[in-house]
Amino acid sequence: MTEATRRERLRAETERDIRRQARALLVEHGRDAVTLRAIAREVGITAPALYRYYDSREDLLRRLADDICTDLAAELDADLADIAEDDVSAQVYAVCRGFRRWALAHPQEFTLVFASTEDTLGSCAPTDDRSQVGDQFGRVFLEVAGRLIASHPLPDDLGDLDVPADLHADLTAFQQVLLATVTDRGGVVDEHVLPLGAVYHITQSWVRIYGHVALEVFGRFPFAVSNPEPMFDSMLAQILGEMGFRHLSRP
Amino acid sequence: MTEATRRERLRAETERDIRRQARALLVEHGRDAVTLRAIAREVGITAPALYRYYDSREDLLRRLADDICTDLAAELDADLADIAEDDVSAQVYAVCRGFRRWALAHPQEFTLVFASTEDTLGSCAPTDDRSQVGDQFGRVFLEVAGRLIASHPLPDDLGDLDVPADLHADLTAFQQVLLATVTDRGGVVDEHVLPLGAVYHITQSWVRIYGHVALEVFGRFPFAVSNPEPMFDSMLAQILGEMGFRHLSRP
DNA sequence: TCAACTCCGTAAACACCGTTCACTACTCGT
DNA sequence: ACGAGTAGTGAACGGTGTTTACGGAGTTGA
Repeated sequence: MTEATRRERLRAETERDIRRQARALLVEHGRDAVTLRAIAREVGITAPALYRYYDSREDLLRRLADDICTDLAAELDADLADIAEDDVSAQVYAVCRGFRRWALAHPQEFTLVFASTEDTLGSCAPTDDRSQVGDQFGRVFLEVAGRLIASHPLPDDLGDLDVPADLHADLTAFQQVLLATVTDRGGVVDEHVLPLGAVYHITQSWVRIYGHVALEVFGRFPFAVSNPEPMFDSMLAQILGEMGFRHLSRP
Repeated sequence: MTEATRRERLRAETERDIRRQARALLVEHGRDAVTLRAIAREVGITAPALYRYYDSREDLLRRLADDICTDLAAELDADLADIAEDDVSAQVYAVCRGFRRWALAHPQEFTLVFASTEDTLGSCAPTDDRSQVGDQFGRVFLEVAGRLIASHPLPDDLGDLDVPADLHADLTAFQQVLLATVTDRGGVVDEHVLPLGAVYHITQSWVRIYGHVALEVFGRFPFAVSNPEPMFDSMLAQILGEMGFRHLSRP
């Protein structure tokens, strides 16, 4: 049945165990508690044995971050599965709310993946190809953005947005990625339905969504927000409104 | 001349030394390198001696974060000193650009102060009074926001913003803080010049500014941004534009 | 089948960490 | 001048990441 040898199976199993225990330590006691010896203790081996699987503790944390991205993407995909294919605004709500919910429920993982400098923790994905999506999480957001574009005529004023000239090259590259995401899913679009102003607006939307979530996780709003959820939803409604979704389809 | 005793002077001097060396270690080698032994080595004492000044390493990091806030506030105040009292939009540019510049130049300090969960690092200020500004940095931003309000009639559509009802109480509290900031500086305003929609907009502006800066520091934009500065400036222009500053006074 | 080879895991060791404790000087108020 | 209080020390404890030499089990080919 299985092509793998006994040794390979055991190794894969141990590696899963290592990641799972490391995740548990991260979630429950924070990044500093993710200790090689603590992981080894939980798994039932000794600390130096971990070097058969990872180059260093930092390497382990990097791969852990990658795992987290993948799991988050799976969670968001599951949220999307319950939503009608054509209700794009509901999909945007689902993904953004899912991201916020996950971040608040797993602040340590959020910090590791979304609030670590690149030198203390390499990028989430090993790909050097900058035209590709960095990680699984980015893929989900990109897909929803792609559906958003393909399914809906953008308001005219988005195309007229004051896009800085210095950003044209970068935004064009991102525009191609977005268009590729759409066509990969069978959609057909040409460039004129996705003006640079719209690409810029999508980027700004990510700035706002990430900003809100991070501020909430880190408690850095300028005043005590006793109930941040309607604030987040209101922001989403405004973002969608600026993209032409005037009706309030907030599930 | 000095009222303090010899011992008090020496203690204060040592404490300054400790903070300075701790800051240097943080800036150059990151949070994990801020070890009690390394600090003590640089200062010229032994590690246990640090417990005469701080309860624990975490306590030291907390006070370090407070120092950082104060220094950042001083830096921003210095930036503001060069700007005409009545050119509020220039002041907004100065403070926001200063914040971004500082964050990019000191990513480790930014991470410690603005991207740490409250349980791994207590709040920047020990004040439990939630109606007060949390820290020195917040004070600077608040003052500029106050000048922005006092000096300029806000556009009417800001007052009509769709503010979630659940936020009314919190926003009203923040509104009072903002108004107090203005009156403390000699300005005279009454409530109707600062509708809740405007308070909400200021909060949203902080979300965007913080979001952009954090994404840049952590390299989490969805595509490689080869020149993020004009993107930031463009965002500031848009924020100011929404507040009624249509002319481009970008220094 | 049996030897050669690869690989996982171990124990010991090194240097470093935060923290506690007993102890020594020195400073200060009385 | 003397007792109290304080800054600092050195030793120690248990913990950390990492390297090294080594043993034993899995795999492979003749």
